[in-house]
Amino acid sequence: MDIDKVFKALADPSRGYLLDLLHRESGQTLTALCMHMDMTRQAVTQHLQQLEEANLIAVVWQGREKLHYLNPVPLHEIHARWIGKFERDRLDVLRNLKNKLEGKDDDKT
Amino acid sequence: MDIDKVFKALADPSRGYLLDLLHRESGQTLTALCMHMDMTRQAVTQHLQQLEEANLIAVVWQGREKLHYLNPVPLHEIHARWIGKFERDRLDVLRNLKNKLEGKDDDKT
DNA sequence: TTGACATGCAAGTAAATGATTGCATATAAT
DNA sequence: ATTATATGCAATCATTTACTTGCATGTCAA
Repeated sequence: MDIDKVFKALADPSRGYLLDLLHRESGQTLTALCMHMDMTRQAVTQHLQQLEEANLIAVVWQGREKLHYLNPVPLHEIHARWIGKFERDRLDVLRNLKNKLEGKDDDKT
Repeated sequence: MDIDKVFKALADPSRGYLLDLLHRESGQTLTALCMHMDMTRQAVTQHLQQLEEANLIAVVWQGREKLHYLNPVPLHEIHARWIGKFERDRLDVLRNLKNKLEGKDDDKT
């Protein structure tokens, strides 16, 4: 999975809002989502395509309607690859910073 | 905290790499970081500024040297605001999708 | 089968972004 | 003091990005 694509997809407020909309109600059609967005349908389509490419949403066609579903898996990946990794060292980093600021050595206190 | 700023900061691979560098070794100077980056010092500076504005790194001046430290707190925020939120519904969403795909009602099986 | 509805495709535009170059400033070393 | 080092500031440029507009296609309903 391309984690950068996921971050890029999440970087735009409109796309974040689309995810929020889908979180509130799963399986919404394109036009349903458009009603909450202050832009043209095509703009929304393009945002949704990016979200889809980042694997953040899944699309199901039902006749002429396009239903959108949230996929929480990539966010789980972010947690695994970034947040967990950095948080594990959280206290260490902060202590390290504190010591440096105080001009001390790392003395594990 | 502006969560969009954090995502935007994380969206660029160069900035992600800078965070990785700081994760490996905390407190590196600007020029130390530059040595690993295939771009001018000024470009790196600008990336670091964005990371700083997103509160993902903290900067400490030591004489003429600028030391950079990782701040894991915003990533923690992401976890709290996004990942936890979506993951909580993970199984529900997937079941919902599965049922829709099979043309069933939600029957809680 | 005709009209309305749901969506796609593609070209064009304005603004944001990543990166560069050139010059300025402050700290350290000799 | 003078020189080298570490960094900042600002203008510029190319690319990407978010959006728009216009037209095309496919599906449902009367």
